[in-house]
Amino acid sequence: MSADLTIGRVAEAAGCKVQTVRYYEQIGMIPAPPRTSGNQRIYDESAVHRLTFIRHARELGFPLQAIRDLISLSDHPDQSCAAADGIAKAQLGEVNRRIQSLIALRGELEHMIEQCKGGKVKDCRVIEVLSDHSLCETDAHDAAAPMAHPPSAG
Amino acid sequence: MSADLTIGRVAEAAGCKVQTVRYYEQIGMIPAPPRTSGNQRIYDESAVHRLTFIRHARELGFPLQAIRDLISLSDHPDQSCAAADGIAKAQLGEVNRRIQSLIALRGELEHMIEQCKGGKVKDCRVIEVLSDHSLCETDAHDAAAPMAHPPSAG
DNA sequence: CTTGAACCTATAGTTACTGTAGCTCTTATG
DNA sequence: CATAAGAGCTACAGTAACTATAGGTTCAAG
Ligand SMILES: [Zn+2]
Ligand SMILES: [Zn+2]
Ligand SMILES: [Zn+2]
Ligand SMILES: [Zn+2]
Repeated sequence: MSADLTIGRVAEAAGCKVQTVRYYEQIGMIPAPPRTSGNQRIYDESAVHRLTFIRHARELGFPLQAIRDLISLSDHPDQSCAAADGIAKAQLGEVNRRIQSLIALRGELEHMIEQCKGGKVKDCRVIEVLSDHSLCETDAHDAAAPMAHPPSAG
Repeated sequence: MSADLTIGRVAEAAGCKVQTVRYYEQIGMIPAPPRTSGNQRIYDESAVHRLTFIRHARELGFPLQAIRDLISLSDHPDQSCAAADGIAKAQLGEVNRRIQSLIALRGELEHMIEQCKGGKVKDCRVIEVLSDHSLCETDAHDAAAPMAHPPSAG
């Protein structure tokens, strides 16, 4: 066990790009691994574990800073988990806000598309609604949640 | 009508930052307005209209490139609106995908928080679930929609 | 006429990566 | 053992859509 892995292997195992692994090393999200005589990185299973944790949290929408906090928490397993739970709860709040916002936006888009009869641009509801705020059904888009850049599934 | 407006006024009217207005001019989303003898930009109502259109579309999640396309469409009002409708429909699809994805993520977060009894970090479900992919209820986060950077409400 | 807010340009920083150029290393095949 | 493909290396630039800062100028109120 704990077989040697190339960067390509860990990236594949963790479901991200090779550059992303190097990037995470560069910004200190993962430790710098040992190298071969030819200067190539060698990883073991623990790197896959750490990367999986990071990617997983990113996919859940956690910003890297929150993940950093979670990692530092998990380095002290006998502490109270209140902080970890707090981070998760904050994230849940954020996700709920985004869902609310997107549902309102969907309503606007559906309404806009539904009312368009496929005529000329000058009569197109899509453009009309986008031009005129007063035609909106809701104001939900004004409360669009500021969020970190979401990840693309590698 | 068509009173002279400073950049601060149009930014306020459009609900964005002054720098954002200048940025939009720089990248060609809005035309460069005339200037005063002291080199300050002077706008009229049409600038507010254009900016409102852009901000509105951004708040709906349209990327700037799609908005550029919509603007160029609206410059030719006698064309068919099929292209505009297509952009809106694509955007609706994207919004639906994001909602699906976020609802799945919310499920994971809620489950994770619910199962945590507030003990020590080593038993914390939050960290455990993030570490172990097999504990996930769904795989929805693997299909996280790639999307443009969402705007923050100015 | 003075002050302070608002404006100007230019540039750097943000987030979380992704892509490219121009190398070197490893590994498989002949 | 030679060679060539593929993977790895560093370093840097680019992406999206802004946001912030520095250092200077202009405008409007008092
Ligand atoms: Zn239409
Ligand atoms: Zn609106
Ligand atoms: Zn816990
Ligand atoms: Zn999972």
